[in-house]
Amino acid sequence: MLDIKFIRENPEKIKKVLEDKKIPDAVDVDKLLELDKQYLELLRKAETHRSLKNELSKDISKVTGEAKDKLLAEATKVKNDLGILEQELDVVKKNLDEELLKLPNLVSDDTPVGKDESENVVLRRWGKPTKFGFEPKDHVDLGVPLDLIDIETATKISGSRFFYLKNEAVLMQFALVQFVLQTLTNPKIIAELAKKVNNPYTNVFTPVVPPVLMRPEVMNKMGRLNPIEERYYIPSDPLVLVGSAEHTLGPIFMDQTLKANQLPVRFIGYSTAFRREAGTYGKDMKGILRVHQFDKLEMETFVPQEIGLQEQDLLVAIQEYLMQQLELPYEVMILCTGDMGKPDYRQIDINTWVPAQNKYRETHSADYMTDYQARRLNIKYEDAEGNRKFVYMNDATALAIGRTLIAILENNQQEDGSIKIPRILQQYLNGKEIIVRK
RNA sequence: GGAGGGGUCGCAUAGUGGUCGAGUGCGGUAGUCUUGAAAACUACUACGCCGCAAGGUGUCGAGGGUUCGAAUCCCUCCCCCUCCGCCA
Repeated sequence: MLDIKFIRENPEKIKKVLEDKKIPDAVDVDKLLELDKQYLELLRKAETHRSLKNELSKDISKVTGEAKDKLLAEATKVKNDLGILEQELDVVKKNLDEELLKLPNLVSDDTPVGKDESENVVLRRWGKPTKFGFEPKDHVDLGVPLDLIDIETATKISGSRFFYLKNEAVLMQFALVQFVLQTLTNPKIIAELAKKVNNPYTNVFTPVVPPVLMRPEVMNKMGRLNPIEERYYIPSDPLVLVGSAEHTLGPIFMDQTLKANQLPVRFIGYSTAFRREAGTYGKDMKGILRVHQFDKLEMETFVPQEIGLQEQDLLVAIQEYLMQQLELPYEVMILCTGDMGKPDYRQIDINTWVPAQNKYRETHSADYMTDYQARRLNIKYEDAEGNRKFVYMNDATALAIGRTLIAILENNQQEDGSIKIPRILQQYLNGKEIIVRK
């Protein structure tokens, strides 16, 4: 949600953003401003009536007899008039809010303007696409013989897009978790990365295991409930399954005002993510790239306005650091206006090299939402001067376990089908260096 | 799931229809005193919205209702506590 005052003063900017994000008809800005005008008019009228009503009530308590009856009659009339006004006001306010919620976030200056994913811009690449002296296999052909992945059984038990993870793959999952948690709680590493991107905050992350079921109305405040077809919904309670730890990390401070010295807040959350993947039939059907349930480590941070962008830079720096430690080739891409999410002010993705597909596939996303989410969630902070402002929120993948495992299996495969375990993870697997067929 | 008790201004509490946006204590901020500090004393100490301002308006878990008037009465929902049941 955007600040209505900003919209009033900058309608042209709003129209341009709608244009750039390729949703020109999502909101009629002129109609929105007209509604806003009506709203303010009705509000003033209603408040005048309320004032009169309050005045009369006070007077009534002071008089008796005929004078009282007269005032009572008058008060009843004012009350009825007010009722009608309030009804009108409610309708206009509801319409106005609906329009406001449809507006996307503004866009950073360095975001490229473009129509769709084809106009995203690669900022840099690290490592080189892995070369093999043989035809590389995909993660299914590698993982099934090694007894790391069992999709067939999962299909029987749970349906398509589910999988069992087994043996070293499980050990690697928890190795990755350990590795990420240790990195993000290491003061030296975070301080170094922060310095690199000019971020003044050296604070480490607070590890969190959040709930994976949540109230739909809270998810809606996060701006993540829709499209609802993408969510698993449990009507009997009623609750939705999260699509990311972000969904329950972001609202932690809902309806709160944080003190200046409480910021920054940095969470590293670990949870399972649930996605219905409605409308993706036939897409990425092989393997575990696109599934209904996967585990993910997610960073969520809250900072003051001035630091918002550097905070995103830090989150990207962390993502890159993790990938470099895992020795996986990747590219960093800034999404163009036509491809970025509605709440995003700037969105940066990391794509990791997937040899069997001979291309980079999305493994990470870093979303800088400015105060767009905080306004809906009503999360504020008090700056040094005591002014209250909405907090600036960042959200970014630390590691999506499933897709990282795909990258590890495929990039580290040997001709005989065995898999080299990344050096950094070996300590968590009793020093094991390679996964071979039993 | 059953029975009972609760949700008030950072915290703890007072407040059962009009003078309550709300008292008190603690905490916090500033000042007086002091070489400095502590103590003591004094003052201040929610936020949203409309308005250039004066001011107005709304908020006592949330939403509805009764009433000229609701923190206070009624209904629905949410949450917390105690006991019982079930359970990793």
